[in-house]
Amino acid sequence: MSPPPPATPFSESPSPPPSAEAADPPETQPTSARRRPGGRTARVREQVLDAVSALLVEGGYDALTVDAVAARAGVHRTTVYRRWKDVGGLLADVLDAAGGDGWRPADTGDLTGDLTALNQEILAGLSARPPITEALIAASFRSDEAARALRRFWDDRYERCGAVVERAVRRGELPADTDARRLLVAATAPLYHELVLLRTPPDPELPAQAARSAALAAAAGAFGGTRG
Amino acid sequence: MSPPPPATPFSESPSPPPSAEAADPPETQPTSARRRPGGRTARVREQVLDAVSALLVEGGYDALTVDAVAARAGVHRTTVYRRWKDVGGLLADVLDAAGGDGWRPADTGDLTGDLTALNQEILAGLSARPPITEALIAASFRSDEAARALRRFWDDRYERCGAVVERAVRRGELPADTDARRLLVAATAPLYHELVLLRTPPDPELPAQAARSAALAAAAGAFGGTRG
DNA sequence: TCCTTAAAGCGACGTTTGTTGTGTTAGCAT
DNA sequence: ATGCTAACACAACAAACGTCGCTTTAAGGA
Repeated sequence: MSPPPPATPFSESPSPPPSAEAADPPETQPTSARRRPGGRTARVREQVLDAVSALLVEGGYDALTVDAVAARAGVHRTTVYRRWKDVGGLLADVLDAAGGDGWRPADTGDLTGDLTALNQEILAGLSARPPITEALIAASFRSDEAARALRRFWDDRYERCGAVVERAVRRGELPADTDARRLLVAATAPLYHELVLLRTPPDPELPAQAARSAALAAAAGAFGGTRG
Repeated sequence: MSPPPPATPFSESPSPPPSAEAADPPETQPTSARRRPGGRTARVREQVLDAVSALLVEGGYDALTVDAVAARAGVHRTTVYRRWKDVGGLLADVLDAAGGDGWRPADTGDLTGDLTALNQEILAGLSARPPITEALIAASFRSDEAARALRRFWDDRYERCGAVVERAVRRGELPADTDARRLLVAATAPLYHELVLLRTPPDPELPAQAARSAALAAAAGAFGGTRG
């Protein structure tokens, strides 16, 4: 959850497929358009994406202009404009590359502990300086491309966090019909709300507090699939 | 809560003091600087703020450029740049003007009902088209000025919502040491998270669901001031 | 090796954004 | 009324943004 402390921030993305195809919806004739993902194209992509990550880490979102990325990557401006359209497209590509990591939620033995650990990761990610996560969220308001990518990223994270709920159900901590997504949102949303929207200074007790109250409500059946 | 359905969207702001002073921190000498809030200055401010509201309603955040505002207000570009700095400054001024309304949370008779009503207002505000609330949030990522104004606005809303918690305590629904702010954040954050950050389509059951689970946890003492 | 053609390079262009210096208008006090 | 000057208008400017047509390079199949 949260474009989290991906220990390796964003860099090395071994994913070879360029985003060109993902960018264009079902558009090109599958036969006529013989793409060419080899050598130079891949190299340029790697250079550009590295430049994006570096600039983002160094100067935040403000430093992230198409011109700066192109200059840093040693690539011509028009190349970036053609392949990624704008800054949002660049971030979308970086995000998709970062989403394929092997992240898994911690297993502490009980639900509240798992949710607390999760929230602590989110807190760390949102408190990191420079604020990369904020930069990505900010970008999602400027570019539909980035917004979709961020949504995919988070959906993937929530999917993986479903394991936390499953374990709790198996242990008998939760009703079997618990809606995992709603529970996870209830547990994590306060952190995003306070830190991202309300801009409150980080409260070290908030992760555990939010985890406890969500777990408590869940145990009482507040996230039951039937009556909600 | 939420830059909500302020029945009168933003227009007529009877607040006379121009933002010039609020914009500049303690900077000018209190004696030498004799401000001049009369006639023309006030008229220009009104024209510009009206233009901001109109453009925001018509075309959303993308339509809100300094040039467009100046043109619509029949005022020169440099005037806007000098007094409001950028789009964020404009929105901050509009927000401050809108914050002074007489909004109060509904009183339905019980805690869950009050929170549900509150959440339904938030849902309505976030689902409104064009998305004015999103525009304000987006602006808060671009401009510190707008971010501070939005924070003030929300703080004011949470302050007023404290009445909901007080009533519940008086009725015996909640422990006396309940932390109002944490409870309110827990109840409302899921809506913002789903609609603003995750961009999930509006779920008409979410307001009641989030209200129920927060109220349940609160009744169990999960938001107690002492042990949290 | 050679040919085709994606994909990148290149430079020029028009637009938008934001700044600065200077002149003009009009509050407000006398 | 009259003078002072805050606040606005105007114009010229620089920098950034984004697009376009054309040329060059090199990937990948024959």
